[in-house]
Amino acid sequence: MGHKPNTLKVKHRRGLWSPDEDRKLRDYIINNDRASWSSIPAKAGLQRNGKSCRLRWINYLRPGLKRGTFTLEERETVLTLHRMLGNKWAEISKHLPGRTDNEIKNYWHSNLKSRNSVKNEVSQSPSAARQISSSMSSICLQSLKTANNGSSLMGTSSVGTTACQPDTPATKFASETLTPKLLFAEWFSPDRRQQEFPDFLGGYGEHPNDCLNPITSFPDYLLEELSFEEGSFCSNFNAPDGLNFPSPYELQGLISGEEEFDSTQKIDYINFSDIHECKSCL
DNA sequence: AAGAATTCCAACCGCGGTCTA
DNA sequence: TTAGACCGCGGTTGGAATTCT
Repeated sequence: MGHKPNTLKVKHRRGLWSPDEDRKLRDYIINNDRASWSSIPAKAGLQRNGKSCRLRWINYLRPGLKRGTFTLEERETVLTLHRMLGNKWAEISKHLPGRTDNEIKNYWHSNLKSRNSVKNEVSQSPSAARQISSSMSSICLQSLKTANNGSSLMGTSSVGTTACQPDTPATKFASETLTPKLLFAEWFSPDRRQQEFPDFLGGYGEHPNDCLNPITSFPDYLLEELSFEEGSFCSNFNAPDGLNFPSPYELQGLISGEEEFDSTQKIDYINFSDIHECKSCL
């Protein structure tokens, strides 16, 4: 991070962004190597400060952002993760492809905050809590079970047979009400993405956290493969040659913290339609 | 129809952490 | 070691849009 003193005293524009400003910022970022945010406004011909540009890009202009109302699944994910993490909006947004921390925060304040207190009362009931927990965890369990049967979820890599047995790390993990979206997001974590797609940031990958959203900086062929229609995170997905994902066995190790992911190991690809089908069983 | 109240969300603000000279 | 520049995050605000009376 070069720290050149910012000697230019510019009267910065504030308020809503015009389409022309959006175009200038987008064009500049897409067509140029990543510079510091404070230098971008001048180079892009904008009378904004760098902070404002950064916010506009992250929350509005970035490719891969999902607009529109939150799906039921997203809503549940927000509720679950907020229960686990509190107001860690950036953390929560990592598990919601296409959603920004700001969007999630706004959604929480306008839709969930007041209603959640009611829901909390419901979840105080052990049976209600069990029901919610089991319905969400069954998704994970079913996915892992499918994988263990040697069918399509994880392909044909060497798979242990313990994932669905009681008290295994995977079972424990699933029983803690994590949804498949969490698993999904872990595979596509910013760190791994940074390692595996260093060239897909459009000159924007100086820091892994520059693009917190796991999907945002994906190459086009991945964005095309991953369907982000309302109501669905999962679609048939065949990774191109050279991409590796953890096998269920590795996954168990990752979940339990016993193993580190070895991205060099060749494994087969994920068919997310199984997760999708599983969700429809709920 | 019109003013008031409410909702929603884009944008701003301030703080803390990181990095570099 | 320290000061200053920068970045990212969470909290807050302001105004446009919508709903209510």
